[in-house]
Amino acid sequence: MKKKRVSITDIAKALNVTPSTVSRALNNGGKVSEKKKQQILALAKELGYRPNPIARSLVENKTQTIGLIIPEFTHHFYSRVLAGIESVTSKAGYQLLICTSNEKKKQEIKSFQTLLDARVDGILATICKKNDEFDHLQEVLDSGTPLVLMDRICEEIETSYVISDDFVGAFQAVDFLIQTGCTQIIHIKGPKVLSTSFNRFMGYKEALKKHLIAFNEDLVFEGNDPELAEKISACLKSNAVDGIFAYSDYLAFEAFKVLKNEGISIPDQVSIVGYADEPISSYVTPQLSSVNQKPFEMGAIAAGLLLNQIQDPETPLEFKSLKTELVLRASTKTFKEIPV
Amino acid sequence: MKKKRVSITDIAKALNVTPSTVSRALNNGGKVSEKKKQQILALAKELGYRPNPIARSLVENKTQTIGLIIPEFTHHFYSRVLAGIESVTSKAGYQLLICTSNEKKKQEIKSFQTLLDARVDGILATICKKNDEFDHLQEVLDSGTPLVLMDRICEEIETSYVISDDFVGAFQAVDFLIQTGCTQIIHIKGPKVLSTSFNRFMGYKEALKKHLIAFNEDLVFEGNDPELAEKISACLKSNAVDGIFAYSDYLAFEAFKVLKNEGISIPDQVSIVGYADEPISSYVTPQLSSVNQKPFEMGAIAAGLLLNQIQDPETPLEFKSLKTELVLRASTKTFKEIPV
DNA sequence: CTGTTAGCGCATTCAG
DNA sequence: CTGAATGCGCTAACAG
Repeated sequence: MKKKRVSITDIAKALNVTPSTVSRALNNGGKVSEKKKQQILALAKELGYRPNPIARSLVENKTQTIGLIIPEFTHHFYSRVLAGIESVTSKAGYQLLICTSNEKKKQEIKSFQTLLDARVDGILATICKKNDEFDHLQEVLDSGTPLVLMDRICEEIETSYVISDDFVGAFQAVDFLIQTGCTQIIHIKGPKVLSTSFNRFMGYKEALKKHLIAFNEDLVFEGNDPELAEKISACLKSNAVDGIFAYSDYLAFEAFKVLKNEGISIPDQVSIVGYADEPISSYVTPQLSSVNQKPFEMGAIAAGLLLNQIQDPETPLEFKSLKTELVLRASTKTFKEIPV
Repeated sequence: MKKKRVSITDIAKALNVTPSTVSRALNNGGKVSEKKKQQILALAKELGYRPNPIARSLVENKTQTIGLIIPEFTHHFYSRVLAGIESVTSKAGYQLLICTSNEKKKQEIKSFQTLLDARVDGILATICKKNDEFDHLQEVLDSGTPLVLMDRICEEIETSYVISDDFVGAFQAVDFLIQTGCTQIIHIKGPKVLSTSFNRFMGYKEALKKHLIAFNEDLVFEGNDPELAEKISACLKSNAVDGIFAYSDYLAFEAFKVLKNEGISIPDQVSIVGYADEPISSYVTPQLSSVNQKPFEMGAIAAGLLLNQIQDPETPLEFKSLKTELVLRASTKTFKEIPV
């Protein structure tokens, strides 16, 4: 049984004033005599008065709430994004309404609808991998609700974005591999539908180009290939592979397994770099070098942009590309190990 | 610029009926002529009418929203709890309002206040480690807002709980170690303030007792001891240790390091069991046996209990203790390896 | 400075 | 079956 909360009229009656006066006193509306104001404040405190944000939302047409849609909670990446978001929204006095798409377009659409219905003041989202429909995104824009998209891009939607610079992240990783002596570098690709996959692949190619290493199609594999292990294994035999750059840490671990099976030592014979810098990277043997995408920062920055948009709708759209950090561990050689 | 949404009165005017009629038609209020109803429904659809839950909340005094407070997002455990919760609340048509305490009592108190202010229909929470104040929890109860606490217990608060059976989880792990030949088993304890630490420790002791193995104080260590590694190292030399049961996977990894340094083989010389079954467990070498607490189920069940409480406040309180699952991997022996 | 009036969008009496 | 009236709790415009 929910207990009734004390309302602004309750304290108005008790003090023989009108609700408006109380409202003004409570909100520093200025035009209230100091004496009455003190009286009201005192009683409000005594009665444990707490304003009802629902009622306030109704009249002010804003909810102090921002909606978040992410594909899932379980990956460390999204946990960190979420933490980053929460850190800034909570400070700014905004509530977080959270939805999941489970990487399903249908659920994503439903989630956007839910958030729009809830009259959130703005929406943060990372859209699904499958990205062929975007009417629902356009609908958000049409509704006038600020929207900031994170990590993944939807070309057709003109809004603010915060992404990780996958191209440079990949470039730096492969560049490092080459600088530490690798020349025959395998790349294990990510899901075809993601822009991140494409960009990391491009970064890989660009690094090869910089060092005048010919791109070799035979060294590139699809991460979701069920025969990935076999193919890599075969590749190791027919090519003088000395480096591997994987789309993700998990794909890097797949490569780990193959190398171990083949009795190939890491990093002496083959260096490996993963992507995402999952906490696991520090616990495998040898510890995996990886590209950190700064997910916490991504969330925090995206939330900041959104808050700006909310507070001033005239704020120009932004496209932020976050610098990654190549975290070096034991799966790659260090410069000094390079034979001169 | 937020676009104005079409309201119930908009469509009422357009059809020359009153808002009440429209409301009734939309909510299957029954007493509306089929013809008008169809007309209203048609126009509502055409205009893209969506009910305003804020307004509805105000009159119905419920928000279809449930609040969640967790210490943090980053641990896999909480991610899974969150996923479990979301899976049931979204199906039931409830929104999720999320707050973090960062393991800080002050933030926790503030979060509860925020959720109460937001008039959530119920609250799910895992309270902070430090648990000396609980006025704010009592306040939730007093307000009549259903509350389900997860994972950690607050003795003073009489409400529904969903926890993991730490005692049995630990017992089974240690029992297994003993059954596979271990007798000198180290236990690395968790944070003193947590009931989970105590219960796992008790489970450890009980398993020893079952097998008539004397409890040896020298084999027990505090996980947060900065000299943990050194102490374990020393212990390995002065005792014929053949098993380790750690409060968490991360503490188990600490033990891993020590064993590797000492050149002790796992599990041939020493078996290890961790706790929480973090995904990392499958990636370390050797793969770590661990106790899975079923966090997804914990979240789902807690959400279910809360929903019941919300729908029928007379629902009796429940105290659910979830069975854990001992996940066996390569860091422990199998039965058949035991010398007969 | 303060009271009056009005309305945010909706559900729910109570009359007809 | 339907309309008119009322109120959820609060803010804001307008008088006084």
